[in-house]
Amino acid sequence: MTSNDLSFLNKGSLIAAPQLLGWRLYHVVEGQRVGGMIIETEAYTQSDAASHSYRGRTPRTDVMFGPAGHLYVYFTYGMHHCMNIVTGEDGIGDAVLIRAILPDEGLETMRPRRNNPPEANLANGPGKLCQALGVTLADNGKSVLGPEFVLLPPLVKVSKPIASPRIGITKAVDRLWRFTI
DNA sequence: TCGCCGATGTTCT
DNA sequence: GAACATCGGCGAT
Repeated sequence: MTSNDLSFLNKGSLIAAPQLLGWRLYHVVEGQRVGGMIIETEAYTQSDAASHSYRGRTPRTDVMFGPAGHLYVYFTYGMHHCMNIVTGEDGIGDAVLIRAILPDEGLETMRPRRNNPPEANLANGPGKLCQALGVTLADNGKSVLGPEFVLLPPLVKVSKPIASPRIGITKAVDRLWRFTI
């Protein structure tokens, strides 16, 4: 496949989660791109007890059961948003949680949203990432193929992903479905 | 540097 | 009523 081919998103979260590392995710507002390189992801599948899709299709998880390449955004702990990219064949309930990015465009937009933290803390967590990019429930279901969100291929060769246990879950904690570079 | 804890609202049992 | 794919502040090492 070519370097900017996103067809791997159709292959399911276990394939897509490590492969998304190095790709650049941007939220586009009024022509300005805000975002950066994906450096941490987690895979979730319908048969996975830690996944929101585990108990079947509900109003909240409806997008997860739709076609790949759309955003599944949810609100948690009463104050944070988290964003996923839906993966796999239409209807299977797979998604990849985007846990962290390395910002490279729109830094001046992100900083005040995050209350001017140290550079390293701008988007190094799923809640922080959504705050920095301005992602809310209003973005649930939108496509990463544009125009409001874009996913661009890596600019540099990406090192081999490191697999480790997922963060903040209590079910299926032994699965090494968290991927970092 | 580590670990505990409160904030805060939606979803599930 | 409890759990939750989290974060930042605080006090103890």
